[in-house]
Amino acid sequence: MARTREFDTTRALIGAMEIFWRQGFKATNLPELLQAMGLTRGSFYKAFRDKENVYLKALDEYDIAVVAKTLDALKNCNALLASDCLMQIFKPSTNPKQGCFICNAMVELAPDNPLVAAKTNAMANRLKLGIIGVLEKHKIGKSKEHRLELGDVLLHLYFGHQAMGKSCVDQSNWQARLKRILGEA
Amino acid sequence: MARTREFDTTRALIGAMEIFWRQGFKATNLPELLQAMGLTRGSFYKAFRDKENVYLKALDEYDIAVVAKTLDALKNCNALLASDCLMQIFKPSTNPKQGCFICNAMVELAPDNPLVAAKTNAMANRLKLGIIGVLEKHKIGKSKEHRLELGDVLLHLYFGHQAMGKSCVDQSNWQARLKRILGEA
DNA sequence: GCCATTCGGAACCAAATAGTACAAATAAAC
DNA sequence: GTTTATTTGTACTATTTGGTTCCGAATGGC
Repeated sequence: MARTREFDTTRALIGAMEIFWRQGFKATNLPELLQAMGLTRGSFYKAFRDKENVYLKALDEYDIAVVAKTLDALKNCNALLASDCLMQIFKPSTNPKQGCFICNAMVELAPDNPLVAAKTNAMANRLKLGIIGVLEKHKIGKSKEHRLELGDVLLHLYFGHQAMGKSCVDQSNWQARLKRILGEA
Repeated sequence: MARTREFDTTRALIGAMEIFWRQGFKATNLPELLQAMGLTRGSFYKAFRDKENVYLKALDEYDIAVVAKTLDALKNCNALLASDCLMQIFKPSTNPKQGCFICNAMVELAPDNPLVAAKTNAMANRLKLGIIGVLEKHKIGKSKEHRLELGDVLLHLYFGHQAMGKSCVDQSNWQARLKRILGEA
């Protein structure tokens, strides 16, 4: 048998996710990516084929590590108001300039890369379902259709929030906004 | 005296704006950019110094050519409902994958380039003022503060709409959404 | 302990990158 | 028409790009 792999694949992909998330695909060159993943060229190409493939895997990692955690938080939120639950996705990020990897990927690559578009669409949809779940739980809105639409509006607000956050540090009071939009004001 | 310039600067910048808008900064290489601007390397570097400078100028061109036109349309809209005026900025684009240059620049470059961030922030603010103007005109909301906040919410929705449009062709019914958000439903 | 196999890392490569230098073409001023 | 300044386009360059190759080192099965 052969020598065993010395690095942890998941750990490497988390490093890739972080740097792609922060810098984007084209702005991240190989040396930077290798350092972020903690491995050398040889192992990199042996284990992951090429840069694009790692990017796609990094998106998957984001789904597992970040999106799933967000959905859990939405589902397990026991706050009285729906707005307090949803604030989890509108709260100021620890690193605002980083934004949301889904949003970044949508803007940079999705138009020209169907594989990326498929993943970003899938994650966006998962997020939307999580939001709608909160609305259902709190009996927001008059009908199921109403909630579906409101969920989609909130998803759009979320991505707008992420996009604008990369340019301006807006500390707006989203709590109050959400309350009004949800009819809780 | 010297020979006169053969190309039209504005025309060249419009070409630059279009390709940067469609492809982004890093994804647009020099040959492509030169072709889009209709000039050769010599004239390019003589007249515009470097690629980044052209990108900044292209953002200015967007402000002049696209943002200003949008603001005019918002100001001169004579529809009865505010939602009908605002639909101008939520209507499906002729080229959906292109999105909004401001949004693209915010996500790709603003975090690492203060000059870009300043321009995108300024344009976003101008758009917001245009939106708020519509709200004022139609007496939407209870107070001035209320309108300011609602204008900001609509701006965020706009950018979310643009970001998501680059990934999925969502033909959602924004007309109905706007009506509901504006309290016109 | 031997051997097959895979690892890690550095040297290497071709293509593409943004940017420069320079000579020929050109048009206004006199 | 001559002069002169500037444009224009090509040839060139140094660097960076993603990706490959190859060899010594290490490791697990027999």
